[in-house]
Amino acid sequence: MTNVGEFDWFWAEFDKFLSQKQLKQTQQRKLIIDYFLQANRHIDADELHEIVKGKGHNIGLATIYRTLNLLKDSGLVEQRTFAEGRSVFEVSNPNSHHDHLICQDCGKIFEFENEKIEEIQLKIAEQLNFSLTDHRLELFGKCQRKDCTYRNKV
Amino acid sequence: MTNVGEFDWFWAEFDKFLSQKQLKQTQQRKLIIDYFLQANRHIDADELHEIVKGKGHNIGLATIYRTLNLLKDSGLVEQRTFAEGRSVFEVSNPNSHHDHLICQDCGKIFEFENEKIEEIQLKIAEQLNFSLTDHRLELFGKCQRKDCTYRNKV
DNA sequence: GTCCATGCAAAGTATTTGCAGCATC
DNA sequence: GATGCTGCAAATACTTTGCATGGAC
Repeated sequence: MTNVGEFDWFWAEFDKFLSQKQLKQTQQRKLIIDYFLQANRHIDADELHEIVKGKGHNIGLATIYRTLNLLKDSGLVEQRTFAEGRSVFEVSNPNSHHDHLICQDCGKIFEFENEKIEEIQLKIAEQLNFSLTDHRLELFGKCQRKDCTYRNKV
Repeated sequence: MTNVGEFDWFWAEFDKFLSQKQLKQTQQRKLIIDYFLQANRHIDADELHEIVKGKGHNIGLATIYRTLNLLKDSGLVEQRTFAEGRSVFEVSNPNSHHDHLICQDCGKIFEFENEKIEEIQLKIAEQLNFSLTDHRLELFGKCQRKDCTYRNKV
C-alpha cells in the first residue's frame, strides 16, 4: 500500500466527512479508495472491482458502488457519464477545473484547462440570469497517436 | 398530424437515409418521428412512448428505441446523457451548434450558442494534435425563474 | 414474394437494495 | 454493545434482442 502522502489531503477530508456523518472507516473502504487513488484516472465501478479482486481481496461489487457513492456524496469525487450507460469516477480537484478531450477511435481521454472559456461561461450564465455552480466541457475528436487503436471504427 | 413543412428537410434526409440503407418507411416510424419532432425538446424513449400511447397508438417501447437509434445512425438526431442512466434525444442541427445550461433545482434546460468558445475549442484541439469532430458543453447552475420548483433541493 | 419491421416477452447491463451476520466505534 | 457495514442475491431501471407474425416494396 503506497502511502507517500500524495493523497493525505484526500484522506484527511474523507475522515472528516465520515465523522461528520457518523459513519465508520472500514478495511474495505480503505482498500477501495486506495486502489481508486492509485489508478489515478477515470475509472468505473466494474474496473475498480476487478483491480481489487485481482489483488486477492474478496469485496463485493455492491460495496464498490456504495463506496464510490459515498465519495461522491463527500464531494471529493465526481461522477461522469461519458459513454452511454456507464459512469466513471475521478477525484474532483476544486482548484483546477479541467475539461476533457476524448478520442472517438481509441477512447483515450486527455485533460486540459482554459481560463478564457471559464470566463465566457460566467458571462453567458450572467446574461441568462443564472448563478453558475459547475460546468462540463467535452471535446470529441481523433487523436493522432501511433497506438490509437481505432477501437470504434466501423 | 401537423405537416406545415417545418421539418420537410428532416423527412427528406431521413427518406434518403432509408433508401440508401434499403430500409423501409413504416406507419410506426412515421408516427414516432412525427411526435418526436412535434415535441421539439429533449425527450427520452419512455416519454415518447407515453405520448404515442396517449394518442391511442399501440406501439411497443422497443420500436421507439429502434426508431430513435435509427435516427441516431442517420445522424439527424443526437443522443445525450444528462442525468445518470437515462438518454435523451434531440434533433441535431448541424448549422447551429448549441450548448446547454441546466438548472440544478428545477431541471429546466436552456440553450445557448457562443462562437468564441467554439474558436477556442478548435485551438485547444489543434495544440493537442486532435482533429475535432464534436463537442459538448453543459453549464450547471440555478435559474432565477419564479416557477423554479427547487425539485432537487435537499 | 422477399425481406424488413413490429410487438411481445425475455435477456442484457449498470446500479441499488434487503437482509443476516460481522466489524467498528 | 449499539449501530453501521459487508457480501450475497434479488430487485430495479434502462435498453437490446429473439422470434413468430404482419407489412412494405
